[in-house]
This record gives sequence, structure tokens and C-alpha cells, in this order.
Amino acid sequence: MEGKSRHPLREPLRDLAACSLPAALEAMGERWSFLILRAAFNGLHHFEEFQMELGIARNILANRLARLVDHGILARVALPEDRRKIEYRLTDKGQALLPTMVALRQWGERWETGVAATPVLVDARDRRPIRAVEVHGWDGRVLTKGDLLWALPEDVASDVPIAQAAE
Amino acid sequence: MEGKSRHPLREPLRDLAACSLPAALEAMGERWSFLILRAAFNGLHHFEEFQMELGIARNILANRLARLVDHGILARVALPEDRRKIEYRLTDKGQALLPTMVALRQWGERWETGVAATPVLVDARDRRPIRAVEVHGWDGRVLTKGDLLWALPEDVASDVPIAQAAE
DNA sequence: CAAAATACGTTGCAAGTTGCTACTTACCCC
DNA sequence: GGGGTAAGTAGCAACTTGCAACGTATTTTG
Repeated sequence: MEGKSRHPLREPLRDLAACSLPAALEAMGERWSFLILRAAFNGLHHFEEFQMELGIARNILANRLARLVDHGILARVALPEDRRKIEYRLTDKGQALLPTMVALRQWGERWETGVAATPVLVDARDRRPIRAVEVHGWDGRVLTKGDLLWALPEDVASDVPIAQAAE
Repeated sequence: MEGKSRHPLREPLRDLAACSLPAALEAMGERWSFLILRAAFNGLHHFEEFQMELGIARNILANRLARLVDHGILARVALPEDRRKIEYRLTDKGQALLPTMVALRQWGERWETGVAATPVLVDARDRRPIRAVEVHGWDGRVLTKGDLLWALPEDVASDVPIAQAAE
């Protein structure tokens, strides 16, 4: 029985400083989680659909779906018109992973496979490809590693000039 | 690792196998990989630094560093001035993971921890917080799930801005 | 209605991964 | 040489993953 141990004795990924990356990985960092998420974004909703599409073992799929539901990324809805069926539906929290998923996929396209993936993600309005996901500064500039600083909260320039920035 | 290449034969309409997400996860999808990457972005370069910062077991760290080097995400550089030391340095390919890492971290802040993470990532120029990472259409609009379509390559509008999209 | 099929799991292993701790090897400094 | 540092390896226990068979409600079909 491995389906129920949501938080096994495995130590949680250590909070280096108070970074929220470990918290995010706690929810999404396991083996199939991102692929299930992508399938959900792609319109799949049912256990058998995920299983067929991904070729994942059924017990692992059951475990991952339960975890994603526990974390509020998917909602588990029993369908009234066919009481065998369960619908797994992206929550707002799950939909909020879109930029992460797209960024990871674009990185894979550019640096791993080297080709545009199929299917292509396009803007529904004009069917044009979407832009590359980037990090932007407050002023809209595209930032790369050299443009960034890891600052303590008290060293962050405030947008509101009333704050006691200088102490 | 257990190389998985099992994908059932399916209709191309629904085939997600050509997606580059699996390729990206092959490189970055293991436990600790993203945290090591974050530490590298944060200026750590040496085995003992990663080990102390993350509290990861030494054999796992050695394995992950070797994998990241194999995938070209980190470069392994022997330092001439102290021949005990090895420097692990982000490559361009590794630096290209910045948007992915920031998107994942921001999602964790917003939906898991609920607070701004420490340290905060700021624009080095003005020390202001960076923007939320988002998905943008060709025209610059912010896109969410409902604005997107998964299209076959032949259904993608050409990037020539002359509007022949009428259909 | 009984039988078959569908949907969503669970169970029992075998094989693979992770983690802890101690050990090793090479190197620097005095 | 002796002590300490840097980057790993080795052995072993605990945990996770994967496969395939089985279980249990439901719906559909003959």
C-alpha cells in the first residue's frame, strides 16, 4: 500500500532561507506531476484518459492525482450523469501553474529537443505562437541572471514612498 | 534512472509525445535538481557549499551535479589556484532556466507559502521587485488558459503581420 | 434481467532510488 | 610529516516506482 502516504518519512526539501521553491516542489516536484498537469491543460479530465495518454502505471497515477487534489491543484468531481466517472479539473491554483509549465516546455524546445513541440501553443484569438516566457523588471525590461539581485526584504525599494525604506 | 520510452501508439490529434516537456523533465525533473539550480543562481559554486546550504546527502549531490553537467546545465571547472576545488558554473543553457525557476518560485509564494520569499529577487538597477512571470501572446497580451489553443503546426498563423487570418 | 463492459481504483511483489554515515583520495598549509 | 579541507565513493536500510492482476461500483448490451 503506497497510495496513502502523502507525507512519508522522507524529509521535506529543506527550506534554504525562506524560499518558496521547496514548497512548490513539494506539490509539483514528483515524477509525473508536471505531465499530468500538462495533460489537464490539454483538456484531459479522466483517470483512463490520463492513463492511456501518459502510459503511467495505474497505482502511481492514482497516487499523483490524489496528491494534486490534496494540494488543491486539481479538483475531484463526481459526475452525476455517470456515477462511475470522476472528473479531474484544474483549479485556479492549478491554472496558475501555466507560466511555469510553458517556461519549462519552451526551455525543453530550445535546449533539449531543438524543435518546436507538437502541439504548438497559440493565442486563440489569432492563432499566432505565444511569446517566450521571460522575467521582467518593474519597468518592463527583460532581465537575465546578471540583472538580478537577491535582496533582503528591508533592502527592497518600495513602490510606495511612505515606507521607512532608510532606517 | 529508469529510461521510460513507452508511449502507446495513438492518433496524432491527441498525441502529446512530441511535447518537449518530458525532455525538460529528463534533465531537471529529479528531486533536488531545481534546488541545486536555485543555489547556483544564488551564487554557490562548490560541492561543499551546495551540501551545507541544502543539507542534501553527499552521494545524491554528487549524482545530481554529474547529471546537470551531463545535460550541459552546469559546467565543471577545475580551479588552477587550488586543485582540490571544482567550480560548478551555470552555462547559458542553465541560465536559460531562469524564467522557469522564477515562475515556479512565484507560484509557491502565491499559492503555497502565501508570503514573499526571502531573499527577494529584485532588479539590480533599481532594487525593485520583479514582475510576475506570465504568458504573453504575440501582441503582448497576457494569456491565461482560456486564451490558449493547442494547435497542429499547419494551423499556426504565419508570423508575417499581414492579416490573412480571416477565415 | 444476466452478462459483459467500463471507470476507477487497490494489492502484491520486484526493481530502482534516496538517504545516512563512514571511508577514501587528493591537495594545501605550516 | 601532520592536520585540515575539498570532492567525492561505498555499504546498506528505507522508501518509491512500475507491472500486472484483482476488486468494486456502475452502465450498457443481448
